[in-house]
Amino acid sequence: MFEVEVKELYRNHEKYLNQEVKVSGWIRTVRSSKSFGFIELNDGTFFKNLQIVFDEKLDNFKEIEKLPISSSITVEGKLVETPGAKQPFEVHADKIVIEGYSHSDYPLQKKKHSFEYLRTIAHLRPRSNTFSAVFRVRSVAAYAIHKFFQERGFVYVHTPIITGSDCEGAGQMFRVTTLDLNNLPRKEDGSIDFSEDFFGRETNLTVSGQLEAEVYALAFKKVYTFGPTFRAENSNTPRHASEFWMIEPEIAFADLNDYMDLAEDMVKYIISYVLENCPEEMEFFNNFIDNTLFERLNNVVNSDFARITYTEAIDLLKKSGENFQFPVEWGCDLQTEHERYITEKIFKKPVFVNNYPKDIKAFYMRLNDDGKTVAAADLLVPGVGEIIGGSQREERYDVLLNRIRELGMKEEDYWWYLELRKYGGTKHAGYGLGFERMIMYLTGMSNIRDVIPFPRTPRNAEF
RNA sequence: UCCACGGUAGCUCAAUGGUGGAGCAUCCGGCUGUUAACCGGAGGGUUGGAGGUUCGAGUCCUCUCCGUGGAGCCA
Repeated sequence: MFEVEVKELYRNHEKYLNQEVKVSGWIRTVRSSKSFGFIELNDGTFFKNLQIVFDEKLDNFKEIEKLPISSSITVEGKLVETPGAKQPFEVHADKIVIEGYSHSDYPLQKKKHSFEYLRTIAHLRPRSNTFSAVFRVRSVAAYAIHKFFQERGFVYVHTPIITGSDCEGAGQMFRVTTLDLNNLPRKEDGSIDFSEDFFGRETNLTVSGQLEAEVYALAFKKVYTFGPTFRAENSNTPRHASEFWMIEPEIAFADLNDYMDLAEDMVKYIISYVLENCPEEMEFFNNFIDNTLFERLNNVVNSDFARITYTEAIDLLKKSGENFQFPVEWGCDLQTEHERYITEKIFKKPVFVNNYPKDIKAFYMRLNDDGKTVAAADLLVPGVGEIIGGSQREERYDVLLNRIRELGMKEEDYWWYLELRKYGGTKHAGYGLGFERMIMYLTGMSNIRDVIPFPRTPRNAEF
């Protein structure tokens, strides 16, 4: 008797043919007649189900026949082939032990549910086909990312979740405090006295690990972070979450082109790895979620990403003759409609747009020789929009300090960041990849709430 | 935060201002190879909430809550 998992059965079924096997799992459906029936069993190890055939020879036949969906059972029986049937093989049960009963009000039915409804049962949705596929792909993609960087000698750095600096100065942050909100300590001028808070100063949840990653890049040369980040923006869109995961590589002795080369390799690597290691899940997405998925992903893997400057992008948009809601002018940030037009209509593949005007980008981006633009690049992909944002960092102490002062930022908050430029500073570059956006691109899922297990969005932190 | 649309049975959706329905699910029965099984029967409703107009409101009006899509912000 083999105690075996369903994935193993599908991968090596010859080994178990006509053998006694023992499998535990949850019932997806039961179909029964007077004296026999069929169970679709899913044991969580594989996207597909295992068909169990049971008949009245079992002393608990009547009870098995009436088990509600999602009851858990252990089955012992013989694995036999089923030529010509939908499934390649099935188990003829000699014994079925009921591990745990479900209930007739189990909310997941044997039919399509809307994703909106499934979000309200986030504790049960991983048992559905779509979410079973999404979260297995998510896991495999995370592994692919680690594998990609580790194979290239990158050091994985754990940057802090609780931070004392407000990093890029971009985005509302979530405050971290242990102060009694009903009885706040006040200074003489009436403002809150954070010296009495847990850390003796104001602290927040991180919005990016980039500044800390730069610290480690200037010690280890090639590093990456992969962890949760938090934005308290009141963003209500299918592409934003308040808590999301980000990958942020940072490389010393590298410039903007090195960053774009690395990012392009990484995206192709992740796609190839997932296609190879999740064939059943990807097949499902291509059939039921987005039937252009394979075509799109293969196109990305097999093509060179386009690279254009911001200035060229503006020209292309102006020449397009398209009537945009937001007029195109050099100096304006690209709107969603512009980004989509560039990547979906003009190039029909991923596009790096680089060298943006300095006034629409962050303080740490390296000023180009023209004095107007910075060495930044965003990767735009069809369907999702921006999935990567990155830049070469300003390594010149004076230029960086000028930028900080110009923007009215507090110089003293960045003392350690500035010191990196003082002690052996060198050119370096890095980027941030939104992990959930990558998953959306990989699966064709159109809402970020459906690619993160327990989504946090404005007014929603149930579960 | 702004704009648009929506909220009716457990789920997905119907219902001209005039008796709130269907499919699926659930429960009961039938069926010897099903696979979104099939066939027959039954139960199931404060129409998101509050107020208003009307002889009469699921339907019209006001407010509010929630959801979805688009925009802004970004990853």
